[in-house]
Amino acid sequence: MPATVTLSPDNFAQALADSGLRNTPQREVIYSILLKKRDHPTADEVYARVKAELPTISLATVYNCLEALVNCNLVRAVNFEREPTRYCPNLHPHAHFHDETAGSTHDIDLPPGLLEQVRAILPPGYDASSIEISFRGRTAPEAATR
Amino acid sequence: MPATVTLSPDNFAQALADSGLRNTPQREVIYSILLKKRDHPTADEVYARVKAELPTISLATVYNCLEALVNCNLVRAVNFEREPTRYCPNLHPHAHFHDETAGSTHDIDLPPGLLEQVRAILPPGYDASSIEISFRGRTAPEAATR
DNA sequence: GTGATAATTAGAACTATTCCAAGAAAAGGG
DNA sequence: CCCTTTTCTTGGAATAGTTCTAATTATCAC
Ligand SMILES: [Mn+2]
Ligand SMILES: [Mn+2]
Ligand SMILES: [Zn+2]
Ligand SMILES: [Zn+2]
Repeated sequence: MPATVTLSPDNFAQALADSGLRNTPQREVIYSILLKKRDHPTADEVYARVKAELPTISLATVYNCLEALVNCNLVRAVNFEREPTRYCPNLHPHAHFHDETAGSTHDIDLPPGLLEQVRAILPPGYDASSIEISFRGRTAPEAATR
Repeated sequence: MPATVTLSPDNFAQALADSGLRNTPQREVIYSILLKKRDHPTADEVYARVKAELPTISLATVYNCLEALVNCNLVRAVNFEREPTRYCPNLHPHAHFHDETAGSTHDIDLPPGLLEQVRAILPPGYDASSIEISFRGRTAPEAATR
C-alpha cells in the first residue's frame, strides 16, 4: 500500500506560501477532507463534505481552493474521459484505475523504473512535463474494498 | 512511423454493420476527414472541415457520427484534462502527447510489450478494459513537424 | 410501395466549470 | 494600532462542450 505522507499544519501553510498563497480555514478544511477519505471525490462531493464543517462555504470557493491546492502541488487533479474532475492528495507518482461499474477510483502504485521506461518511448524533441497512466474497467467485489 | 491502415469503403460499411449501424454519407465523409488530416481534431474542427463537403450538416450530426465511429471501434476518443474531446483514426495501440504550447496532439508508438508491462502493475481483481498513456509537455520546433 | 426502423437536423437543455463584482479578511508599514 | 494594499470568499451570472428532444428525412424488409 502507498505510504501516506501527512503534512504538518506548518508544512501545509509553507507549501501554500511557497506558491505565494495564503493559508485560509477553507483551504485547510478542504485539504483535510481530501486526506480523510481518499476516494478521489469530485468538487461537488468535496462541497457536500465540507459543508458539515463550514456550512456557509460556496461552491466557487471549493473550486478556488482545489485549484490553489493543485497549483501548489499538494493535490492532483484526476480526469477520466469527460467526467467531473476528481481530486487526489496522494503525492507519490501513481496511476489511476476507474471502475465504471462502481464509479470508484483507485490509486495504483507504480513499480520503480516504470515511469522512466514510459518516458523513454518519447522520440527526440518531445519533452513531457507530465505523464498519466490510467485504466478503466471493473474490480472484483473483494478487490474493491481492499 | 505508424503504419497507416486504410479501410476500404466496403470494410467501413461492414464495421458499421457489425455494430448494427447503417452507413451514411455523413459518417463516410467524417471518417474520411479524420483519415485525411490525422491531427486529432475536436468535434468543432471536424464540423468546420466537413462543411466544405456537406454544407448543410449540423453539429449534432457531427457529434452523432463521431460517437457512432467510436462505438464501432473505427475511431478513438482522446481526452486531455477537460479540453474538448479529440478524435483519432489510428487503430494501433498508441499513446498521446499533447503539446500545450502548440495545442497539437501527436501519436506515440508503443514498443512491443509495454502495454502488457503496464497492465501487469494492476493488483489481483482489477480487470482493465482500456489503458491510456498520455503525456503533456512541449515539442522542439523541428520535432513538431516530423 | 408500405410500414417500421434508423439517422439527421435545429434548437433547447444540461452540467461542470469559470467569471464577475462586491464584501470580508489578512498583511505590512508607519 | 490605523491605513493601504493585496488576497480571498461569496453568490450569482456566464460560458462551453456536449447531449437531448421532437420533427423531418432516409433507408430497410417485406
Ligand atoms: Mn465513471
Ligand atoms: Mn491544450
Ligand atoms: Zn490518486
Ligand atoms: Zn492518436
